[in-house]
Amino acid sequence: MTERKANIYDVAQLAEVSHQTVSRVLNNHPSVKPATREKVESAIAELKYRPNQAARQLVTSRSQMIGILIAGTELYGPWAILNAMEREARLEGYSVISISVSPDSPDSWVDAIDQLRNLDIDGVITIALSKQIVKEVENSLASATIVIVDTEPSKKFDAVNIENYVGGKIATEHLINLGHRNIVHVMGPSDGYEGQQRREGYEEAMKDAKLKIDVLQGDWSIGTGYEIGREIADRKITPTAIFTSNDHLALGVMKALTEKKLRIPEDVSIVGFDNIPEAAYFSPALTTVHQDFDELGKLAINRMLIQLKESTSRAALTIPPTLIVRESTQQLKAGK
Amino acid sequence: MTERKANIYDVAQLAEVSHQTVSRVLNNHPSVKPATREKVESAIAELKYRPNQAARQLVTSRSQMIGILIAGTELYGPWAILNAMEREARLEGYSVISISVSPDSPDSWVDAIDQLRNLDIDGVITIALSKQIVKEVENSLASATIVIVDTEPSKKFDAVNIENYVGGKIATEHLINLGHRNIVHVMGPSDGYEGQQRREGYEEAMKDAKLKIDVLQGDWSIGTGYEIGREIADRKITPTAIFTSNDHLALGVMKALTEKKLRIPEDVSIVGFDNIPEAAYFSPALTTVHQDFDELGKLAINRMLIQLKESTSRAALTIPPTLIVRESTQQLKAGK
DNA sequence: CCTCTAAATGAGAGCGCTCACATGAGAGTA
DNA sequence: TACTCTCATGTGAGCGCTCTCATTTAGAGG
Repeated sequence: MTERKANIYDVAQLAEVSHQTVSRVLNNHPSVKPATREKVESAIAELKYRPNQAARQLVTSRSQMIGILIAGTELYGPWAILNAMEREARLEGYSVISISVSPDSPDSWVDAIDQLRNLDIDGVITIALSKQIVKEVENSLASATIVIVDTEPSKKFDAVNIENYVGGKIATEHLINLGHRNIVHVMGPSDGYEGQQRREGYEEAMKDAKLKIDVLQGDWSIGTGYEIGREIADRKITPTAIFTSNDHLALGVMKALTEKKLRIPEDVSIVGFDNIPEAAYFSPALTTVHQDFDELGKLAINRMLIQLKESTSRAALTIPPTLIVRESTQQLKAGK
Repeated sequence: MTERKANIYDVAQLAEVSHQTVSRVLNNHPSVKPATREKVESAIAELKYRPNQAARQLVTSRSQMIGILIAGTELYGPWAILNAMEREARLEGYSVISISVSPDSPDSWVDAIDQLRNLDIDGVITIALSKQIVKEVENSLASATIVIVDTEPSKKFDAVNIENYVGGKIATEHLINLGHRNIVHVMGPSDGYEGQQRREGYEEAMKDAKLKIDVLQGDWSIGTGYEIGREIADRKITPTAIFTSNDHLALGVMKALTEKKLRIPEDVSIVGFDNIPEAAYFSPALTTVHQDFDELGKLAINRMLIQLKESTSRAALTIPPTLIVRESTQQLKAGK
């Protein structure tokens, strides 16, 4: 018994109404009598009818799909955000297509964007993409609503961000309050908004305390953290504290320092950023700036849905980060 | 100038052929003269024509989409596999919809499966799902091709797996070869195939060496590893080596042992499983069993595509894991 | 009780594509 | 020359839905 799937006419017939009325029920059109609606709904249930997305999309050219472009497939943050988004979008009846792009391969962007265009995506959310890629998205997907996450806010799109600047500042201030004076900052990739903001927070805090700014250029990888850690350890005068732009860098730095017989936190205090699940279990447990990725993802999706329903004016939304103090930072001992 | 998007008739007109011929070119039908094909192709290029997915889907009821159901959104492994899959699928012109489900919330499965059904998904790949959920998928998405990854192979579907059993065995043998006799295994979730297989590998190796099996039940989380680590440290006779079913457990165990003043690897050697990016930078760097998630993802996608093209008989594919020796394991010292 | 308006419903077209089938042009055979 | 057969192309229908517009029904006002 290979029964044909029920369509809107089957439902209409069973409910003794026209196909159009069924369509109205499906789309929650107001002018349908409650009694009629009920009849239709029970027919739908009886036939196990489900609307055909493709047909609907064909006529409305809306796909009920949101595309998400992510940079940095190795990172915890984007993954966490993506998960939150996917969950939230599903609750609202949207599907999510996520595509990871390599920041350094323009081909991969073009491919990704191409795919989204083919799918008649309603909206695109970008996570931690460079301005350049966002630009490309804007040009190629003119008809889609765009929300950018973890990227420099723009006049054109909704932007959702963690207050990276604040995070950098509270992390640095925490170290200053512990008595540290010689504080190095290991920065994220120079072309990324997040890293820049965190650095600015660091610099502001250092300036306020009249301390010397000391920034080393990194990226988001553990390996780079390790390399930089070795350099730091080899200095004539080693800093007493380090603030790294993410937890991975911190892990790499810690490993390098430990190998060079520097103790954490006795000799050097360290603060990370992200609060990845592992951070609490590093040895020592890492003091870090917590980002609520879940909230960030939800916020971005909700913003997107609002824009899709009614095009309101753009907004820049932010979520405050919080400092989580663990074992890797301590009061500077006298004589250092 | 809000130009209407070009459709197949526009292309046909410009190329001076019928719409059907255009369709043939689009679908690589053999019986089209090269000259005609060229004409059509240049018309396509000139009009920047792109086929409308929805229309195509409406008539063929194939969506060119693969759904991926993932358990364990916090884990590195599934994320890495997903990324590999997404990339590979895109190369082949397929889109990927990934949905994470919580193993313990049946509602979330049903929701997820529902969504996939609405989208007329061509195929579903499950990653690390329990047999129960796979069953549900099978029932609800009867028309879709299914490939299961990291789940017990079934007679009905293609299965792609790391050789978890082998991994468990080589990890344990490594410890035995280092002279250890008192080796504990911290297992993954009891209802998961991967954890079971790894445990069996451990047990086999222990039996071969006539050693006493000592398994503790865990899950995949760092916190659980930590708890179990504390228990182990509190034993009257602490084991000299521990094999954990993933790197996260290892991290938790290491943290707990370190807090209890047990040194790694001097007092206790530890082997993990997965080789997450952080593992090499733990203190000490973690000896672990490497899984090639990338390869796994590619393999699953390729297998899926083969099935979609020509339904061949089912196959169970596996990828061998490799042991990566780092600092967390060492030769057992005399007198222990 | 009749008109007038608003609410509720129905009818038909068409979104862009592929499918099944019809047709036409050559090539080969008798 | 007439016939079949293959290859290349064209024609029309229809996938399942929403859109626009037409029609019916009900309720309000005089």
